[in-house]
Amino acid sequence: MNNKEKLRNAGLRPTKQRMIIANILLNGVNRHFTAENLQNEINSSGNSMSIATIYNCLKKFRNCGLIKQVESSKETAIFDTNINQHHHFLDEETGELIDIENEEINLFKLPEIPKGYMNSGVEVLIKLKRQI
Amino acid sequence: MNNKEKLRNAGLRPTKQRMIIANILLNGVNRHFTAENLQNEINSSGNSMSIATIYNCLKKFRNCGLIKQVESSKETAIFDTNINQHHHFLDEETGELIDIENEEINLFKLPEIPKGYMNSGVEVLIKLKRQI
DNA sequence: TTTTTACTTTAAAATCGTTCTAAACTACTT
DNA sequence: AAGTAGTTTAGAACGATTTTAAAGTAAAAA
Ligand SMILES: [Mn+2]
Ligand SMILES: [Mn+2]
Ligand SMILES: [Zn+2]
Ligand SMILES: [Zn+2]
Repeated sequence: MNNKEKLRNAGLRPTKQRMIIANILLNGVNRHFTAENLQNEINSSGNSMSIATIYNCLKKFRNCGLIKQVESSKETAIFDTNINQHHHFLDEETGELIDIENEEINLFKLPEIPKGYMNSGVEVLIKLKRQI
Repeated sequence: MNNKEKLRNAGLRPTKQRMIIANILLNGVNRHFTAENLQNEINSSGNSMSIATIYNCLKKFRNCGLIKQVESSKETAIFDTNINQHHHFLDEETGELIDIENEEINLFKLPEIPKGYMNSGVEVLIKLKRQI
């Protein structure tokens, strides 16, 4: 499925701006990025886009499940093109995230889900320190 | 150990402001909170404190390990008085966090830690949706 | 104890990431 | 082609956090 179809499937009009972003993000190579990272990539690809549009697109893409937003205590929002359930290493010093595929972790025992709720995803974060 | 000693042990001067915050946070009852939550508690305890001081204190407390900061994609920083390794349920709709004690989860298989790094903490987040 | 020093608090300003506004533009429908 | 609903944009606004710099306080030195 090409990017135009992906956008249409998600219920999004394939505008020029959304296609530029889709072509950068949805090329099969997964990455973690901020809105500013993406704007820099857009600029170096010879295009340009308002930061408001970038935020609008990222929010739409996220809400449609085309990308995810990472849980992070950094002040800047971090997005992720890997939409499969997966886990992360976090280098606490640099903030760098590294994907851990779902099969690499096995959760043996899980707590009971609170009454009235259902499990909607489990994420494991392994924090890393430089070895001494 | 009383709060004054805890601050001294952490290498922090037990100032009036830090003692007010320590008395609210380090009373044995764990909680998740924002800087603004804390300022409201300070105000309702009959005290008052500059928001800059509250942020200064929280950062010092965090860096000394007296409190933790939660990994969260909310725009406002969330702190946690539970400094033991533990996990969380997250109600994605409300943002509410519920502690899961460490023993309630068993990680059977863990991936290999990247070369040059050491594991400095594992956190599991279980996202919750309202049951349909 | 007094003096000195380093650290802390504060209000206010600044900064930063993100969202809003409202006008111009564009994609889709009829 | 005309209508309409959705989108983009620059710039303003916003909310969270940090910085500034001056005044205050705690600990150390004398
Ligand atoms: Mn955050
Ligand atoms: Mn922010
Ligand atoms: Zn990832
Ligand atoms: Zn907690």
